[in-house]
Amino acid sequence: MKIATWNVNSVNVRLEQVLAWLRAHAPDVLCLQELKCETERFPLAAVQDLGYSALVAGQKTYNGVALLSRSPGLEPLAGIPGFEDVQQRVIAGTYGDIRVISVYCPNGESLASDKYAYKLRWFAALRQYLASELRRHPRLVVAGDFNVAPEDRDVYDPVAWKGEVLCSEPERAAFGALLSEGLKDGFRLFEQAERSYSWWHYRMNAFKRNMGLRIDHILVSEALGPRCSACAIDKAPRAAERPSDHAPVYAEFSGSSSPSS
DNA sequence: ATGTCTCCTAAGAGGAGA
Repeated sequence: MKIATWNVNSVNVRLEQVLAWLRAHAPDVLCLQELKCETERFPLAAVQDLGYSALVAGQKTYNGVALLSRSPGLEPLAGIPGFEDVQQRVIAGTYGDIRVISVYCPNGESLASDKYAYKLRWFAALRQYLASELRRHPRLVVAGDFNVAPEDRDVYDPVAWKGEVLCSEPERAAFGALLSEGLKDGFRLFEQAERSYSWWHYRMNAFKRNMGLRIDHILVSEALGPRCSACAIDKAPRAAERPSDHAPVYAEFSGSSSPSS
């Protein structure tokens, strides 16, 4: 089973790229973030034409998350239970014996911003949710744009970014608290090239100069860890015309019957 | 280095968010 995540920065602007990626990589589940469209405006027919189902939690202009899958997701649930939020940032579904949650964590803007305080509150709520989900679904994958670079090696210039939003200690602690509930950073289960990133700023030719951050992650529960056989970032779509600022990340899992078989 | 991209309102640029 292949599970992937991609912040597409508008699903309608990026539709052809998403469809091409589905054709080329045939993931069993693709978690999407930053749809930037209402649920009714999600390009459902186009993904259905490729044989995909979709669970969508859309929102006008901002945010919005989805799960595309070769077999329909079971037990769909949008949002974080008990955390009232008009921002559509979370959607979950079950695929075979794996529970998958697509997350678009708040950016935070800057340490002085109200959005930063919201980000930390949001992470605390997500931690509580994941703790309870892990009890109900020991085989859990949480994939998405976490807007946190967990370590200095995930940052092209850790000195310049020290203490800045996406890299600050409270954010890293909040990300670490998710892992402490029983999740692993899938990317770090494997040997990886140095200077591996998932997001590059649109400005300054950042992608060409590999001035990036690794902020998109696939978290794998401890029960599922032994079945994770690969995790990688696909930089190719970031080099396309009119790219998203994020690259897809994907992980492979063995030992489970594919839900479509 | 205020750089780049997307989407909104609202009718032409400008602001918000990332």
